[in-house]
Amino acid sequence: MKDNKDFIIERLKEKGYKLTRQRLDLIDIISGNKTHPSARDLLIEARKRNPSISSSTVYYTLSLLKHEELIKEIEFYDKPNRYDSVTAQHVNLICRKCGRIEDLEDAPLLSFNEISKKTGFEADDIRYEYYGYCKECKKAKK
Amino acid sequence: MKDNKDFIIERLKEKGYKLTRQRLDLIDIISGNKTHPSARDLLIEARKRNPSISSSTVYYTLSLLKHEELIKEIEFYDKPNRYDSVTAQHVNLICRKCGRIEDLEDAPLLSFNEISKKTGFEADDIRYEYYGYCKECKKAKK
DNA sequence: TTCTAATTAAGAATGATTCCTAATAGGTAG
DNA sequence: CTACCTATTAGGAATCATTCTTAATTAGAA
Repeated sequence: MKDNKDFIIERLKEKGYKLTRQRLDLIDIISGNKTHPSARDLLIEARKRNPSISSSTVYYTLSLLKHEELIKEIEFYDKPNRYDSVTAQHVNLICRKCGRIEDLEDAPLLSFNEISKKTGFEADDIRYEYYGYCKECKKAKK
Repeated sequence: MKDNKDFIIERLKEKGYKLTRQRLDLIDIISGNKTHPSARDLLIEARKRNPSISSSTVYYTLSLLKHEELIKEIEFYDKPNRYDSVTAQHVNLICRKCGRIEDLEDAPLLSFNEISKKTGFEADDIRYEYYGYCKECKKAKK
């Protein structure tokens, strides 16, 4: 996603953030990656380009991009978080075996408005996931 | 939920698990609690009845109940997990301010079958949550 | 009542993430 | 072009819910 990458860089520049080598590397990696990488994945990849980058920098940068809503964070308690440069709402299909996370774009969702009317709860974010086994792992499954 | 409590106890007995004081206390607490308590909440409550119960026992018991699908675990990476003796699929409304978790029973969900037909992904569990502010916290919000 | 495997208590270990501090380097102003 | 200021980075320590380990205890069968 070259567009995505440029969009992120543009937005950071607008907001007055410094475009450091570390940030540019990380943005390039994350926007060219469809696998929803973890912080550790990103660190390993970034070190191939710049061995001196630290783990703190990766986390700091991710929290910045997240705060600016330029990436989406998928949180797990029992495994590392994963990051996605696609920020539109969608359903994630998460494979228990290989850990792969697929996107499913066209799922029917209750809108924030519907939730509010029904319950009075004012929602601003969704988490909608299915857990199971992906096509490939399904065969291998006992 | 007296029914719920009895159901859990019955099921454990059937499976040959020992009905220890610690387990009975925890089952009583969790099935009488609508607030989706954390392991820590349960430990604190259980210690009011039996000060010598240990944190390991709480975790061990929760993992047993979860394994037997008698409770549901809601996982967060940045805050303690929460537990629910209502195991039917439903949407959770999670308040960012007070941390309260409300249930929403009647939401339209993509069935496991539909997912499978669409994508080949074989799902067996759902996580569907809305994040925002509950009725009470909405007023207080900035 | 005895026996034994399951359960418990206590505390150490884990590991992703956050926090802390001093060193470094964008990028603006002069 | 240069110097400076502040944001950013590197490195490592701290955090903390959860898991693991081990030895002692106990529910429930015989």
